[in-house]
Amino acid sequence: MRAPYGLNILDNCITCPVREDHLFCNLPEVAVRKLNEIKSTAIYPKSALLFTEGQQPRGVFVLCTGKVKLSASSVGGKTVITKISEAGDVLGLNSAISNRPYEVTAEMIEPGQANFIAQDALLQFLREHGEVALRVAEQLSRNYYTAYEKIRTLGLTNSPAERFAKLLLSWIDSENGSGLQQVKLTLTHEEIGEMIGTTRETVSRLFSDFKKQQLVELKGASLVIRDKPALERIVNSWAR
Amino acid sequence: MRAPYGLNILDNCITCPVREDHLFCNLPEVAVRKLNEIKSTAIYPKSALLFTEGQQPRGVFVLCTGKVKLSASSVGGKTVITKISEAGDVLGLNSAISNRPYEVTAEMIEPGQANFIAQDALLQFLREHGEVALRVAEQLSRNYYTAYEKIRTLGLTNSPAERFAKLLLSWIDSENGSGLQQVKLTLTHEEIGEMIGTTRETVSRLFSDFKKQQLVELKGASLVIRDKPALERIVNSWAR
DNA sequence: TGCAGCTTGTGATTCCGATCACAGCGCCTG
DNA sequence: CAGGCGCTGTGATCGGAATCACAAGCTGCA
Repeated sequence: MRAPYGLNILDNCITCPVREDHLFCNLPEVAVRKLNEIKSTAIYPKSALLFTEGQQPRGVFVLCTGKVKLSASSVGGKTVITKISEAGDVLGLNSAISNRPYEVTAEMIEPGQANFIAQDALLQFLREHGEVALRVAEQLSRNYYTAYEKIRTLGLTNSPAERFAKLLLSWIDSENGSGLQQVKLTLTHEEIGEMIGTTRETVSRLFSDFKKQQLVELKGASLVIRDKPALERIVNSWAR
Repeated sequence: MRAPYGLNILDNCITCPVREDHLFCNLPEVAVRKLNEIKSTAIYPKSALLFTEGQQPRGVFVLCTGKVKLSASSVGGKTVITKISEAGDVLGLNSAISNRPYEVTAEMIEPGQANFIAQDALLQFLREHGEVALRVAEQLSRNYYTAYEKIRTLGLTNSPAERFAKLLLSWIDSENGSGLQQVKLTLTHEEIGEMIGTTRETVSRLFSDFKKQQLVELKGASLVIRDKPALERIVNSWAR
């Protein structure tokens, strides 16, 4: 199924890491060849902006390595981080498809490589390959789900503590299925605040509280979850 | 372009109101015929549930008339209304496409009619008609945008007053382009609270405040916007 | 080495909005 | 017409989080 005729996997898959379920993987060979024609690759340094909120869409970025922070801000200077994207994610797809301005700013927080596909080439490609359009629909629908998750987080919780616990839990189960309950801390307290809709100071205090209550522990640059059930209880907003 | 060969418009368009940009309008004739085969129509009374949060997806509903409230709730009994859908909207599309549980509950708040298309029939249809899949992608991408708008509302505002003002403004420009700045009030204060993430009492007080400040006025069952600029200033969170 | 600029910890204060409580009001139904 | 139920207005209270302020730690660069 993968790498027929001894081709390099990259030839059969536009994104670098191998993910079977990925948008542009395991397509018919004609499609892959066309994709490789219209894509272009570049490396981006830390804090480079792939695109910014409000810009007219130019195309999509398929992230190969590195991490990207997606955020939106208000005139008042307030900012929400809506997602931290990792390798394999397709950025700007919604805007490119519907030809509306990018709804977020995409900033590299870890340097990395990405494939760019210009909007017109992408749309042309999709018109020619209806079966890929269905894949795109599925991808968009996944995006939609994560957006909804964010809405739940912001709309259904009554305290920063609850949202913070929720974030920690989401970290450990996205990180490694290996059961090891720890994550590397890459975000600042400020950024964590922007993810859960609270201030830097509150995040700082929450860390202290949680450590004091033995819910978490700091080991070097890693955060170890000590009491997952307790965190889950906080999320379900018993314990308040 | 519409109603070729003297066909009724309904024959060329699966949804009842005529909206040129609509998902299932102006498709090739074969596609329309197929759609009309696989759809089924029903009338729903007030407070009927089309589907509920967490259910496995059964299919999509194309709303013809009436209004539908989309909401999500937490175990703690808290509820967010994510959208009030009107004629022309396609409900449950994301779940049907990605085969994940419905992320919201859809409840009729004004009785009306809807076309139902079962999930397997829909997916089969989309596989056969790639060009329609692209339309679906566009629709999903629009859904995504409205979800993002909700995220901004919940994440980037610092007060219920700001969110309330934002809601009022969104009402008058979605309602009528006729420049007439009034809307019929159909939601209870409780529901408005669930839309902007605050309590019933706060909504009630906000109404009083806004009336007192001459920003709005109540005329029978209609709310008249008296001072749109002032509302806009509140939204931009000067004036706080 | 040392300074400058982020980042983090923590106290003090303020204030907004949730919560509780209750009264009036419109509407429908028996 | 009475009674009940859902909606609305408004006061009183309380608590939690934003805000302000400052000290101390860390990192990288000159």
